Amino acid sequence: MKVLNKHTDYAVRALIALGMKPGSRISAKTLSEEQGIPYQFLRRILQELIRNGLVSSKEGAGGGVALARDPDEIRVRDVIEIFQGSVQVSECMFRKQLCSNRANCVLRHEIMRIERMVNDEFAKVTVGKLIADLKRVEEARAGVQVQE
Amino acid sequence: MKVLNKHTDYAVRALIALGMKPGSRISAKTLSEEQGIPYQFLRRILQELIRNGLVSSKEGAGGGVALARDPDEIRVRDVIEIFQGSVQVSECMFRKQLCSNRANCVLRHEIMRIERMVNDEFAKVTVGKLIADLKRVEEARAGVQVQE
DNA sequence: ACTAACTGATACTAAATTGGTATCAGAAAT
DNA sequence: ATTTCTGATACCAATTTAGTATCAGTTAGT
Ligand code: FES
Ligand code: FES
Repeated sequence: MKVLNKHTDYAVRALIALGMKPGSRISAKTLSEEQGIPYQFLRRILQELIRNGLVSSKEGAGGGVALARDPDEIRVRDVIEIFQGSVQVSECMFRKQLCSNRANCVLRHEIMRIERMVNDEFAKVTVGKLIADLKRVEEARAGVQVQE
Repeated sequence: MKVLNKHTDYAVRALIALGMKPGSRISAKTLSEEQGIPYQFLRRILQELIRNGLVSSKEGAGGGVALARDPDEIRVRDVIEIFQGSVQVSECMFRKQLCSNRANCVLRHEIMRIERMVNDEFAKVTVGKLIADLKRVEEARAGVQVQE
């Protein structure tokens, strides 16, 4: 059972890649080659990110895409929301047997609690944070290589 | 994006229903009617629960199913595991660009953290707990009705 | 012994979702 | 003009999900 699908996965990777080259526009083609993401698929993902204001674009030759916001203001949760809809643990089904009314459905209660937790966690993870982590790891690795 | 599918959902509801009538065997047919779960679908779900030792069964006339364990020892997480496999936030894809080696992949790191959290939360919720909550709510409601 | 009420096992299906491709139109740079 | 890009959208195959159907075997009651 995978929580994140390819859309979300690729979107996050693309956002990280964009965030690591701040200021510069990158074409979808270049991005797709660098990240090994199928071109047409990435195109559609980027267009969705653009529509939702996470990424800005410029048409025509020399055009491309760039982050439209501070990486710290882009939450993985936002990306999930765009491509998979908000995280729901289970749909409500208003079962007469188990819950006479929705307000006091036990299942729903438990489920909503976990739902909130998951959402909060994904909201804590921003593209900025991932980039920072990534850079830290890369520097550490570079350090090790020098010592070898 | 739903985290729990119908298999898990129905399974949990069935387990709750069984747990509320301790000792007695119930036929899949009765259960399906009481809970409004499609009969053949419920049958398959029950068989899976039986195979995994959460439910015991008796064949033939007068047969049926019953919980095979203490409701407090049946975790929603176990049910998820049976029908949806263990909760994974994202599959690992060992992308050369983002993670030179798997041990220090940032994405993976964050994702595993959330994965663990979700799994732990679902492990905390047992059928016994849900039944207790349900009974509490029902008693409260009965009390209100008396006062009316 | 017969029958009705059950479970075990498993094959099948329709519809939705997922992951990916292809195409065409239009914008900007050279 | 031509090349390089995005915008929009239609299409597609494979998988998953949710549900159905069937047949064989077991047990209880008569
Ligand atoms: S399942 Fe929706 S109110 Fe209980
Ligand atoms: S995605 Fe698997 S190691 Fe990074």
